[in-house]
Amino acid sequence: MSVTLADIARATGLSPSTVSRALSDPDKVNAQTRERVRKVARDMGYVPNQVARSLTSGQSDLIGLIVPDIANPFFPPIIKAVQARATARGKTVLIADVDEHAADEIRRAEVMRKRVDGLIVVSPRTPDDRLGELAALTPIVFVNREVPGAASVLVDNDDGMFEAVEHLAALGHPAIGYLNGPRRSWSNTQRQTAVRKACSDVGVELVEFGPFEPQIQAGVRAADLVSAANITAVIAYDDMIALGLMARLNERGVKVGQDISVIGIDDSPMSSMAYPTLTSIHVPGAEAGAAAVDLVLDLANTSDAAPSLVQLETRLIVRGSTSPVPNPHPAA
Amino acid sequence: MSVTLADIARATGLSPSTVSRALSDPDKVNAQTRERVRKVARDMGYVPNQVARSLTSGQSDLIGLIVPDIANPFFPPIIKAVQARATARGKTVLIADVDEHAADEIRRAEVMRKRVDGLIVVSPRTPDDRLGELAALTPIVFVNREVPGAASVLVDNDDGMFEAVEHLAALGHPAIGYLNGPRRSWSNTQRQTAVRKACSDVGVELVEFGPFEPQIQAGVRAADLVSAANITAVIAYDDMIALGLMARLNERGVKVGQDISVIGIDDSPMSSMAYPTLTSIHVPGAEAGAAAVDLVLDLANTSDAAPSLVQLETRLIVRGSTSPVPNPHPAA
DNA sequence: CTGAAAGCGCTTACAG
DNA sequence: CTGAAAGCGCTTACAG
Repeated sequence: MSVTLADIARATGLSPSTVSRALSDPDKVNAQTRERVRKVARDMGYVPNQVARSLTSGQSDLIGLIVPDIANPFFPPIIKAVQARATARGKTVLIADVDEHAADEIRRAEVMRKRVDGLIVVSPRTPDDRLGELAALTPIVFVNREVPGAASVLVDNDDGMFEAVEHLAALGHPAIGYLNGPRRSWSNTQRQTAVRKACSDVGVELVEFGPFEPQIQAGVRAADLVSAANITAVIAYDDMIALGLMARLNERGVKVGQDISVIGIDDSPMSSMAYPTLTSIHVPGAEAGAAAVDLVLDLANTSDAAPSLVQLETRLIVRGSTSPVPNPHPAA
Repeated sequence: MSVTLADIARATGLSPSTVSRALSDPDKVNAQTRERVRKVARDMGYVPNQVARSLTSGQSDLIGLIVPDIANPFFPPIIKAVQARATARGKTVLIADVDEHAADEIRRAEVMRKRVDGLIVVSPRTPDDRLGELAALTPIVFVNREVPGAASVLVDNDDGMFEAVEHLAALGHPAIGYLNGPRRSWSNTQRQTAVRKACSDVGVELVEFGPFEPQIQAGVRAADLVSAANITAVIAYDDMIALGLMARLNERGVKVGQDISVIGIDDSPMSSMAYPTLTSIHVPGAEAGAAAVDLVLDLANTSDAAPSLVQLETRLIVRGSTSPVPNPHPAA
């Protein structure tokens, strides 16, 4: 149906080899021949068959990207950054959303692996004991999860978390609630460790809640627990939970940013759109995505490259949801 | 490097043909042979090379999905639905985010076309006069845009828009502002036509603003225009604009849901999380995505299928951002 | 600089 | 039911 190399060879009276070279390895061909071939190719509407090209070259020009949930606003910026960088480097991105299902991750990755040059897995849900299976699918880069011996782009929660705790302490809050993320989440372990350390360093009491799923509904549920506990400042595992928390508190007549201070994590686009605007720890998702593309392509190109590790920093973005502790203790 | 059909043939002492059939066309092979082959394949960790398979079969088991902007919360539910339906039908989804750039759409579609079995383009930004180029890339299905002679999944804005206008009129608003979407947007033309008709049918005055990009920032800008115009009720082209509008009004001390009523379109997940919660016209994105997959696969399987058209309905979801017109005219 | 040939890993008529 | 052969569309050493 569509125009092939052979068609162009026939039309120009050249061999398929020459046509191929004229199109994809221009230096190896006489300039005039090259231009003639290119003109005919254009006129005939030739589009190279990537599938055939992949079969011979062993390269697909595809990068696989696996994310837990596109609908979580933390991920779109990462996806966009990955796409932008990949496009700039001549690659196309194959995305899989695994809907937070750990079990799907390895399966999707294995299927993808066969048709992509490299894999990027963001915030993998795969349990520790099976992570090796994923890591074996090289070239692979993990974002937001440290995997021994594998390349990864990591986000250091410590700085941002310390700033958050310091901020709340400076506002006079005697105790801070932390809403844990999913039980077996690697990110939550990091954040939990960071908040514990920060609270003990700064000298404020820490009260933990959860685990909660990174979803608005979980935040709604958290709100009632927090209210009952008489806490004046809360740090949530992520913005989604923080947003749900705020929505429910608003609904119950508790004024966020006055009666209670709330801090999210991710600094997703929604945090500046909530009411009040949400103080949040900025996680450099876009940078992480771009870095991951570079890492995975390096891995794909140089077989001997040692898997490297990129560390990115977090920092607190103060907005309207945090304020000095209310003098009269809130009625809860 | 990895295990191929030939390796299994060697290991079992069978021919590649038989191994191939045992794996992908089981009925054509002796039951015992089949089981033996499958066991060996499993033991050797065989994963079929999809690229090679595509080259012979002409099928890629890939569906291409082109969306204007993943970060716009209207799209993730569509993407998830497309992925879910595609997976259920044995296909994988290749996603491209064109960042609202009309120019990229055709280019990306052409590149994708070569490696997918069919294309789904959501809310195409391509201008009318070049839409034919896109439509020629069959099998292709358009979501949210009517393309003569091409298959599409359309959303009927009329019902939802009528309900919105009726709702505002019933609340006593004498005039309604409409914030137009992008100038050359097909969806905006539909929505603009629908709101004009509804206002004239219901008998309320219509004041138009814009065009605005479907982005929060544009809504922020719109807020000041709306305030200056002394309007008590606004329908925005989409939720993003409505959300930006509300954020800015809140900031200026105008109470949304009291001083002014706001209605968005899309009923994206964020609309129930905003403060106040956003009354919005529900657009069935997930249904549209699933329907698009079915259409495109039908088209791919039966060459003679006439391009069909699926129509979906919209309806108003009332939340906290709309209320009776304030008695004392707001100071603006 | 150009061409003939082999091959990438699989599928699928065609024989037997 | 099984095998030998050809072919999908391209690339790439190997000759010339």
